[in-house]
Amino acid sequence: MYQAPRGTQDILPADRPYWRYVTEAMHQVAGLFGFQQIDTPIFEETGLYVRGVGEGTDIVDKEMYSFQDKGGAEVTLRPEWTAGVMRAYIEHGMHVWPQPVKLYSMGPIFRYERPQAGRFRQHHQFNVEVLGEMDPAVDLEVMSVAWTLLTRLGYRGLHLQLNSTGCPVCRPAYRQALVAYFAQYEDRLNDVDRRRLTINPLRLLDSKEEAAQPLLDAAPHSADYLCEECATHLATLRTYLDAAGMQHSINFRLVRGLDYYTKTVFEVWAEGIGAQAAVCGGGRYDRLIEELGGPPTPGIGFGMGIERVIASLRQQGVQPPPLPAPRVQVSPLGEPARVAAITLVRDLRAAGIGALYGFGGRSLKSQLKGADKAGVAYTVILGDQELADNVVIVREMATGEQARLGLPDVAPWLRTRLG
RNA sequence: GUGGCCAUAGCUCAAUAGGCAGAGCAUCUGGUUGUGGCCCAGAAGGCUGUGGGUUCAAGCCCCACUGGCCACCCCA
Repeated sequence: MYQAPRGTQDILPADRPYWRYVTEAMHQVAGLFGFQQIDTPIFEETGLYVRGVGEGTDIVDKEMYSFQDKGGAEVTLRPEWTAGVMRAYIEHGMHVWPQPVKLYSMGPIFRYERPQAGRFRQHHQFNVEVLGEMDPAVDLEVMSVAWTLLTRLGYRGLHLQLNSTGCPVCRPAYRQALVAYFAQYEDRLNDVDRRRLTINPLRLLDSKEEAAQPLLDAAPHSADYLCEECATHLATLRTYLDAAGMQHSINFRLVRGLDYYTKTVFEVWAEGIGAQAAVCGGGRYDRLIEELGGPPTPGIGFGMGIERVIASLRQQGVQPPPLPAPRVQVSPLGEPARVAAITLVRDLRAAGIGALYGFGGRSLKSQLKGADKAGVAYTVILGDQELADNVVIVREMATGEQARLGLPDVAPWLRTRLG
């Protein structure tokens, strides 16, 4: 038997209210802030991601769905949004648009990972980017989109985690300080952390190894190593966050796995998705566009995992509004009536009234049972007897009250009843 | 990539100690001609994830594979 590939899932009709609720809100909030939607291809030239995300990152080294197409081109299924959006910014000369350019996207992301709670091989992200502006108010703007959205969705107990990982000017010194600090305790680190020490020392701060915990509190904080520019940027941003009423905490252990981040990094944490607390993560990437061959252009953005948002909303007991469904069923009895009902259903739908047709020539009892399950407000009974008189019986399901109506009067009558 | 737990009907789960595979829900039909929900009856639904092995006999024991859940790694 075929099964959905590992780490993928079908989004069934029963899940759809949540998806609609969440994605609608994303469009609305993005619009509220003046963001415009952009969609980029679901696959790109592999080199774009290798260059954009960075060699040495887990995503590039072991998580990409890369393959050769029939023409021999090396392509990769989108493992994150940013690189593709940057490519589009450069390709379409968006640096001549009024700056900053504010873009958002929504769609599937592919990573070859071992699935677990809140982690899949195909998941969906809401992605937001602002290009072409260094102003810390832009950092605030981006975080504010996430904050406004999550709040509007009905979240309680959100945590905004903030840090600055510096820039090419100040990061090397910090990195060195970290290495020096942990090197003196090398014998107390286990294998995983010792490997991190050489490969990516910043990630040591995020270690969950027990042996490392006592060492972390006293480890050097990036904030103490920031250059003037980065320090000012962070301080100003915090002022703005306070002004916006966005509670946040500096988490000096917040480091992110993608190479391109400079200065601001942040995550929003929520509960209910197992060990994966981050529902949203992002930061500033002031070198990326240049790295990809465009003009020097600062940028900042975040990705938000839609599956994680939905999982935690469920866990918090947030109920999405029901999806619109047909309010009327037409139940014909007998073949001539079945023919007439075809026309009636067509007319109802043309009048904007969602209508179901009673299939299969079933008994009235069976059709009413079906209408009940479908949750319609009215059932229009059209038997051969009614047809002879050119009338129908309209049954209000909630009360069981029935009315006889002339066939041409059905649509207007239902229209006023259904609003 | 590493580790732990797990896999029986569409769903949630039973099946002493290896000994004929079950229930609830859902589906379909019926309970006097054409009237739903509640109730009652019946039907359908299974190569017990796949492939090997042990045994007179395997849903149950052993191995491999596939998949799920959870954690690490990493990320959203």
